Amino acid sequence: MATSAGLYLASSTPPSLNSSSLGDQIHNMQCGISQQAQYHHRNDMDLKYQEMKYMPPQHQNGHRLDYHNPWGIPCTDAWNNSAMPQLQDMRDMRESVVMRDIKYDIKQNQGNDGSQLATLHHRPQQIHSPHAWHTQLSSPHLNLSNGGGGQMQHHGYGMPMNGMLSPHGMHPAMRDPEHELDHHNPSDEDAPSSDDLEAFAKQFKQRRIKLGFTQADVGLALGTLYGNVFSQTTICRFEALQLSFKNMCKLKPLLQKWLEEADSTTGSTTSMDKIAAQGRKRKKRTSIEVTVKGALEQHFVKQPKPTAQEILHLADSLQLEKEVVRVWFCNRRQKEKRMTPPGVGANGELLMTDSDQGENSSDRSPMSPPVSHNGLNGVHPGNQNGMSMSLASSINGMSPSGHLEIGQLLNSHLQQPQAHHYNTQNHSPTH
DNA sequence: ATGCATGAGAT
DNA sequence: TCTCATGCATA
Repeated sequence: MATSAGLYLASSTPPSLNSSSLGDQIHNMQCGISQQAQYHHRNDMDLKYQEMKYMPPQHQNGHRLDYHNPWGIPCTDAWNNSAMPQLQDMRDMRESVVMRDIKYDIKQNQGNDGSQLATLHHRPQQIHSPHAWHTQLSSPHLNLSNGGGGQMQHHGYGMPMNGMLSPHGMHPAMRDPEHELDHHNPSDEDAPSSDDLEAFAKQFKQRRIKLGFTQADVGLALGTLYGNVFSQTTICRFEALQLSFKNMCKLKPLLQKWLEEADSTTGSTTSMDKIAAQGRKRKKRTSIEVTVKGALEQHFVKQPKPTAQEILHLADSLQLEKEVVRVWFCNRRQKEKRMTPPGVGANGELLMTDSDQGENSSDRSPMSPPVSHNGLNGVHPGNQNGMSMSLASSINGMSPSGHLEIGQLLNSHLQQPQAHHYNTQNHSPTH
């Protein structure tokens, strides 16, 4: 049936990129070859797979400095233009230092983005910029000018920045996210309001586009700047405000910083290649047929949280793997939390308004979250943009578990056909 | 842009 | 076993 299973080696490798498998790359890198253009293509994912798994933050902290330059520092003039002093260092680093952590990087990327980092190390001439933008090699991504800002409140998994950011001694790695917050402007990272987030997301997107960067580029850039790589998906969701409030808050400072960098470096846009990152033994995506999906939806309405047995049964009757069904429900719940309009049932039917319409909340959290600072979760303070209001009102009583999604809520009437709304999850940055 | 999947951390 | 953050793969 529809799907599944197995690994597929699908390969969406761009034509221009392929020359070595990831496995090879790894090897190369470990050997110290960092400057070669190495594009991966998903072949030996197994290789990668094995050793690249996600590593706990602690591990990463040991040696951050040897981060190699993912983008392969193209030492071109462009660098001079936009780059900062550190670049030189970076370059050196990449040549001499390094490799050690490359492994790490790869892993990292693997986990997140996949192999991008192993990507193009200089490609002087063939800059395939899929987009229309210019094709220079310099990029804001590399500018680390404000490494000191310190808003990385979370580099959760990522390695703390690499030497790149602050070649001269600092220890980003040691900073404690929480502590870092104390000295900088609260406005940014502490507790942005939904409106702030919304406005920022919008602005961010605009600027990003203007500057000629893709979502993927930004994601990669964040890795360069902060050590945390994010995927196109995440950036996309951020822009669309499809992340939880908490998550939005977490990403905002990073994106903001990137934006500053990018803005200040305008002129030289870069198209770093964004190679599709693939690489891990991942179960092929199951595509559930519409009819089946419909059935699942129905069940979801009745029972959003089916028991193992129910899942089993369902899986059986629908001829799906149990795991698939389980995951489907998990995702469905997650989705609902952030996108379901207050008065709408899982299937879209209208329910009552603000209470917990029996449907989805049937079995879970009846209460709403603690709500904290910004007025997001309850009523929207102001519809500064005109969009948040209506939804806001409906949001009230809802938030089953407290996780709402800003964006949907806000945008719904503007752009999205689907009226989502933001469930303020836990506003508290720290949960 | 979004569906299905993974994995860490919380329950 | 769930939630949550996140991403590969795909529409």
